[in-house]
Amino acid sequence: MRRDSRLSRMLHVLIHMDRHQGAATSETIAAMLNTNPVVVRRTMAGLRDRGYVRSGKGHGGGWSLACSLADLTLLDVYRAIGEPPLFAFGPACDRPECLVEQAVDAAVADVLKQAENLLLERLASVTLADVAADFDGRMGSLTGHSCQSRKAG
Amino acid sequence: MRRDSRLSRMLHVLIHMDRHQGAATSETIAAMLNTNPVVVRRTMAGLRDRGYVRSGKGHGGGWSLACSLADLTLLDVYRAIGEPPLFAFGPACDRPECLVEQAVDAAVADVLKQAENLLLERLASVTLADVAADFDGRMGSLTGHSCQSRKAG
DNA sequence: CAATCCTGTAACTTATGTTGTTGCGTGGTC
DNA sequence: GACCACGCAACAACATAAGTTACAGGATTG
Repeated sequence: MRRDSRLSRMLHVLIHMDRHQGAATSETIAAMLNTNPVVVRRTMAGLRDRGYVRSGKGHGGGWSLACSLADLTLLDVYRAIGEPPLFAFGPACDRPECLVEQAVDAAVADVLKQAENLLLERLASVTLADVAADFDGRMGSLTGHSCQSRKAG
Repeated sequence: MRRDSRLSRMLHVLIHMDRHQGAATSETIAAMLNTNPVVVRRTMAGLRDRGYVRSGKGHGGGWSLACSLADLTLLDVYRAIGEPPLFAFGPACDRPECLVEQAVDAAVADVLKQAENLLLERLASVTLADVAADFDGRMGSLTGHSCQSRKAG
């Protein structure tokens, strides 16, 4: 499998929607994400079910934000897309008879559990507003900010 | 992709090899792991390159442990199999032009980096001897230990 | 009401990476 | 020399995310 990019894509589009006037169609969003309108609808369905975004049909329809970016964490979005697997590795089979394998699986599962806890905790600690603020900073440093250009001195 | 089970499998087989008299053939090992001899040779090649195991050809050939389980950490084995990807998700593209996407990727990468650091640190903290000891404990509690069987009372 | 727009969803194809399999070469042992 | 076991290449099978096509259904506009 290729690496799952749904989380990143949803974060990306949510920030765009926050800066977007009115509703954005799947096609517009797909263009932002360099993907397909159907993929957009498929993935955003989870966000809609959670009430983070709204979708409207017909003329003037499309997708719009239904909450504040400050109220959305990366974890919320991860949950909304269905909590896909976090790790690329794991045990060989589900309920091994071999006691050695059981011990191995327990050791690996313990490590994974700790990493998962940290991962989820970190995802919960970052809001979409934080990311948007970082974006604003990057935006500013392109023009306004005096960023140690070689002009100095 | 299916979840990568190479790490677990190698841990599993290394402990078996530690308890195994003499060399074990790929076929024997494949039977332990419920897989194929070629898969075993393919995956164990990395362990051999690192000197953790030895392989011999011809009569009486096969695989044998070349170090102590106490000197092997889960991280060593992870490295030996080629450090496959740890996480199942990541950014949508490598060098995005969109500043929003850059900000999103940076936020996700930061979280992933922290989780990776913890994961590698935890993998490094567990030796194969630790896992083998856990196995011994499971072994013991099947027979010797008075484990609240209904015989009690 | 009819035309148009956009979502909702199913079905299928593509892409990528692990795993499984076959075949054969090579070296080591008896 | 016969046999055994690894080494390796090449290919098939499988799982999952992503891309694509097709069409039904609801909403807006005139």
